[in-house]
Amino acid sequence: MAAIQIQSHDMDTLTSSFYQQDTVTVAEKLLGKTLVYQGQKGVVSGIINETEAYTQDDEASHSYRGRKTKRNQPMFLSGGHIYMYLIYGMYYCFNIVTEEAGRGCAVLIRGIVPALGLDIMRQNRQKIDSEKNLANGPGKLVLAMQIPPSYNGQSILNNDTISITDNERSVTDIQRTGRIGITKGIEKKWRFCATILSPK
DNA sequence: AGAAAGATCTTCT
DNA sequence: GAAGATCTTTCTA
Repeated sequence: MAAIQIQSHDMDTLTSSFYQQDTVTVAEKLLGKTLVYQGQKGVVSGIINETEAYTQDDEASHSYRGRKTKRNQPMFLSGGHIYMYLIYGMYYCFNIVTEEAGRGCAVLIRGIVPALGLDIMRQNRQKIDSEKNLANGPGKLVLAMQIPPSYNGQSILNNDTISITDNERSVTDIQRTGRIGITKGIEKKWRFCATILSPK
């Protein structure tokens, strides 16, 4: 029998069944989970504290008009794939596809509380001094963690360099509001924010 | 074909 | 609080 291989995502990494739940449920449950990336400069991680859900029958979603543009292809992969897209010509947003293949659903990660690799993240965002503003926005967290857009379309389930883990960090004060920066689908309360509590 | 808007962030005033 | 940077998609003529 071969030796057991130890990987960074063996214990508490979220698996396919987590992402194949209802998209809004996944968006809420991602609060308090940890996004970990093994970058060129070292490991960076953060606790997710803000998310938004997008589904195909949702006017605000990139998948709304079906699988026909080059950009939205990854949204139609199975739950657990990564969807990254360029917004306003300057920033990338990081999403996790949810539900089964072909559904066109995803959760946008809108904010993290930096955990590991603070020095690296500050280096990646030289103009920013306060820790609070390091990764409290969808474009900001991609810049801070320096996640390259080549992850678009890849799976996060059994990936050597990027994963989402459940470290059982407790969250409090969960808020459910309308989504940010959209003009359609504003009646849907699909944005979730939470306060992350310190480890026990 | 051209224009406008968009799941944003920074730098001004 | 408002504007600018700058790429993809969608809407309009």
